[in-house]
Amino acid sequence: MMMEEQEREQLFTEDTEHLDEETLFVVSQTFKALSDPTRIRILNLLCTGEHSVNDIAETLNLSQSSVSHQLRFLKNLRLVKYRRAGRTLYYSEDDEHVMNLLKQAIKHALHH
Amino acid sequence: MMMEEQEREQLFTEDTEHLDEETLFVVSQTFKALSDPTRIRILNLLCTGEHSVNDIAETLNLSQSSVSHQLRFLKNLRLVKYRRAGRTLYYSEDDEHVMNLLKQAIKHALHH
DNA sequence: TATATACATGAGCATGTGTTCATATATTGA
DNA sequence: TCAATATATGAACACATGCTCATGTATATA
Repeated sequence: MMMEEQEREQLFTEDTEHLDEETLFVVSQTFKALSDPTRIRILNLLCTGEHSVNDIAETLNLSQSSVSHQLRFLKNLRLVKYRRAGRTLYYSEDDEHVMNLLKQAIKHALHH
Repeated sequence: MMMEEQEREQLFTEDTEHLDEETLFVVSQTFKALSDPTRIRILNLLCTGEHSVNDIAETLNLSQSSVSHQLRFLKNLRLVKYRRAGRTLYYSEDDEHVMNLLKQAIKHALHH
């Protein structure tokens, strides 16, 4: 019996016309992470290297709590990681691909 | 008098440490458009060419109203455009750059 | 002109999101 | 152990978001 058109597409190509539930979820979550100005500013700052929570808060003029909440969000999506040094947690990027998406969008927006 | 480090960065490089208000807004809006499963499915469908509103609704199993609302959203951001043929409006992509961001994310998500 | 078709629009509702405030936890040093 | 510092966490609130339902508008055709 012949395979249906759609089934063939899903199995053998990348230009999937139909997106499965999980892919849809992952993609939407990824973009959701990048859709908030505060998170964009945090990630953009982390482009320049690792920073502590207080450092991020002061540099971006945000509350410590707000930064901590957002970092937890980004950490759950594995977009950032941290290392501990005494009482201080130094956060840094942890997903090159997503950071590239952000950089592209910023570059494009800056060029008006 | 010498320029400050940050000032030099803003003027002469693209790796801006400080994002201005407008850039931040544009970038966040762009990603917000791509952060909803329904809009992702619509844009992904439009990758394959132009489609009427009813066609989109039937293909993706969505209500006509829901599709129309989302298309208005995407149209306001100039991510889609349409042409009229009688009573039918054929929608299609209108921002190659943003579509590329979407394709990249989908490709990456599919590769697990 | 009257009816049908294709799409747009606004109100209302349930749910999601980002912040602040208060407080908890963890680590360091006296 | 006690106080200080750095960060995490939960509740509560205001606001945003996406859907449905009802209805409006535009175009084509009888």
